[in-house]
Amino acid sequence: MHDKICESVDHQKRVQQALLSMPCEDDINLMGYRFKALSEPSRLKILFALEGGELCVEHITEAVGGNQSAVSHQLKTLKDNRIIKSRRSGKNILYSISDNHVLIMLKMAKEHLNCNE
Amino acid sequence: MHDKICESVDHQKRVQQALLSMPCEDDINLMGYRFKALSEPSRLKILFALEGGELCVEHITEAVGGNQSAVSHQLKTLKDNRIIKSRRSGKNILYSISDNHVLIMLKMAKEHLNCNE
DNA sequence: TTATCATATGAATAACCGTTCATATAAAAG
DNA sequence: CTTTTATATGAACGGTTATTCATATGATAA
Repeated sequence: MHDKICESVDHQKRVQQALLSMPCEDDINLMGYRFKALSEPSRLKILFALEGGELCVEHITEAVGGNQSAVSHQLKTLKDNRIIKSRRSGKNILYSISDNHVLIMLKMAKEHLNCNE
Repeated sequence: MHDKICESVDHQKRVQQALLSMPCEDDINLMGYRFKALSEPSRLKILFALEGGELCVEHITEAVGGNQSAVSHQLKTLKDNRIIKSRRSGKNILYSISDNHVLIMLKMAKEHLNCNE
């Protein structure tokens, strides 16, 4: 009996299981891009600003600080990753959080801060 | 009446609201680091491997491919960000997902893939 | 149409980060 | 103790990315 690295219960079976339930490469990459979009403080600030409802670019810029061009680039990243959506209203483009999944993730992230488990 | 950029409802009030409910700088940065930890495909693979339960480093390495050193570095990043935890069992260190917040985030990320909202 | 206002985009630089290779630690077995 | 096995760490290279500046687009008002 020498082929076991781990003495604990059937880990080899779990490796098989892990391999079977592993999402495909493309899905993993897509999730990675989306988490990356959420990982930049400047973009997180935008999302927390949008938690209260839709805002136009100029007001987002006021709320998060920084300049308009930077905010616009960040908005594009968030939108490309379906984290926010936009609609036109007169001269302005109003941005808002895309869906509930995003809101829940933000909530989990905040709760996780004070979690001592 | 020239001081309104946005014709839509009380956006200026929302800017104030956004500023008030904005998490502090440190918390934003911490959340950023944690999302960044979740953003790398190699680390996401590890987490999906661990969704089925705890695994030792060697088995994680088998499940995700790559070499032991890279996996060890990734595990450190995940652990530093409280996304996973570890315990010793004989010769091995067994890693597992830290808490429910992480599991829910992974679930949201997967659901978000097939979300056409 | 022309001018103006709001937003978007391209290129470039600077900072950051994942992987690799080589090596270190630390527990367990002999 | 010494050796072996499992895991961790440090340094360095290569690739990625956020911001800035300048400019473009595109809707609206005149």
